[in-house]
Amino acid sequence: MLSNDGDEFHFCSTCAFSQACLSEGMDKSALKDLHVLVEHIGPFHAGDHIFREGDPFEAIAAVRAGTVKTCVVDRDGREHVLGFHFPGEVIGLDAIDGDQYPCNAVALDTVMLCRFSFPRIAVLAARMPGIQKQLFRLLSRDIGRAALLAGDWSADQRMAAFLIGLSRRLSERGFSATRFQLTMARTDIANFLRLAPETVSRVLRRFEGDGLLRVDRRDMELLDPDALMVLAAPVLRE
Amino acid sequence: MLSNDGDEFHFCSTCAFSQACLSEGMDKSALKDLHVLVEHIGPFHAGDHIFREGDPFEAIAAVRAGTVKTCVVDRDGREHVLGFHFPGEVIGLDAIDGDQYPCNAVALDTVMLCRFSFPRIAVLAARMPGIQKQLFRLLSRDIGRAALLAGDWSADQRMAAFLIGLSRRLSERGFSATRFQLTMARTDIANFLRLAPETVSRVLRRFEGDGLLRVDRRDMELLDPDALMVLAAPVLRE
DNA sequence: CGAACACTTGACAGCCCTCAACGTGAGTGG
DNA sequence: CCACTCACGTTGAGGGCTGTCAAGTGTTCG
Repeated sequence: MLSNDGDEFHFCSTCAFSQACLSEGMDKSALKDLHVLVEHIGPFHAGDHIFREGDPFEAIAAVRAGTVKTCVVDRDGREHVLGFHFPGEVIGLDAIDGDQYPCNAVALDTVMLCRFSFPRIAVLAARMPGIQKQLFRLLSRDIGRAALLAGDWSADQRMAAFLIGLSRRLSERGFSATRFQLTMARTDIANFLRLAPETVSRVLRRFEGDGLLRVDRRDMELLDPDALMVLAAPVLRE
Repeated sequence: MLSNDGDEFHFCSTCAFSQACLSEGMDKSALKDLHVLVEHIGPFHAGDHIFREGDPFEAIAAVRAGTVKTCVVDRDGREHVLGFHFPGEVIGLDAIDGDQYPCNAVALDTVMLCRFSFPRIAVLAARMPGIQKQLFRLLSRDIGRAALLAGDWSADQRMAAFLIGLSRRLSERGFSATRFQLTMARTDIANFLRLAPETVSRVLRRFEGDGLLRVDRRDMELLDPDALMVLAAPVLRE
């Protein structure tokens, strides 16, 4: 999955840092400093670890292309998926407190990243209020996002909220809102939604029977986003 | 519930901002600026709203005394408890993104607060790296904390994790780790843990029968913290 | 004293997990 | 080209945990 045709400017305009990176009103030398400290890294391939739980925290990163899964593995060996991250979204923010990454980050397909050394961007943030504000907002946003799926929702509501969330985030970045590839396995979706893989299968099958969507392997098409929205509304608080 | 006998210095040393407020190595004038922008507000009484969902975001606040509950109310009128906040802990961080509070904050008993205007503390953070760092850490910590109870844990595991969490946070602030008052109703606990109130009753009753704790109305004594810890371990990731 | 509320206890049902088996598609080597 | 393997996904049967409903008890407060 690529952000688009590779156009540098267009990617940056859809990135979560865009307000900081592209700002025109900022101090010129500071803006240059920001661009200098960005490192383009990758490609990572499906299954590659970007960082592992316990690694020393040095940098946050914006996804340029591909999908990143963050997860932890408990002592019984069971995996818990914490989130999926698409182009423009930022990973590593939960590592600031503790000075080490609290989870693993794994590439689900071919992934490219913009890496920002955290000590250096923090110093820059002190000089550039726009960057500080953007960092505060990104951190604050993740607090609310983490709480969304914590409710006691039904399997149908969780799945609908997951699909609507996917649709919105992808369309915000310039992808189709109704047709997209699921880059993660059913097991990952189940793990993220705190459901059994079998339940995920059954719910998708039923949604398909009800005409809400069409799904063939990883090819997903939302046929009735409004009906899904009704199901997802309480989860998304709307 | 008071932080202690009212000693100003002791409260500040147990507050989440302590590293910033009490730092000796900082620039003197900046440190004075921080102390100047702190407003002591309250008292709020049980049931009082400190802020409401949708209120314009202007300030974050550290709890000085008492317990604050944060919650949202969905369109069906059902309340969802997002968290409980004890002396030394900071509320309002999830409001930075969106510029308005995303939840209600309600006093459960007599509450006193240290209020920090956010625009002013953000300006100060740009001059004082220690304050910026502390803010980043507090925000980052809340991301991880919100994810804890999102797992698919059993009622026993949730309750044990809740009690161990309470015990730790209270003892960190100088209260007893094994005996404390529950400042919230059973309904609030149930709502927070995503359980039915009846289930909370049953689990507490069973824990009491198993000798894990003793509970009389809101008076709680942990008799076997180690056994509770074993139950809570997977939830707390230890 | 009465009413409202919080909490407890019991019976029952429903959702979803577990276990098991089967189907399907991709990659591999002969 | 085909058989084989293996991971992934689907489908079915059964059971356990916990929510729902209902009734009862105890406490607080007007």
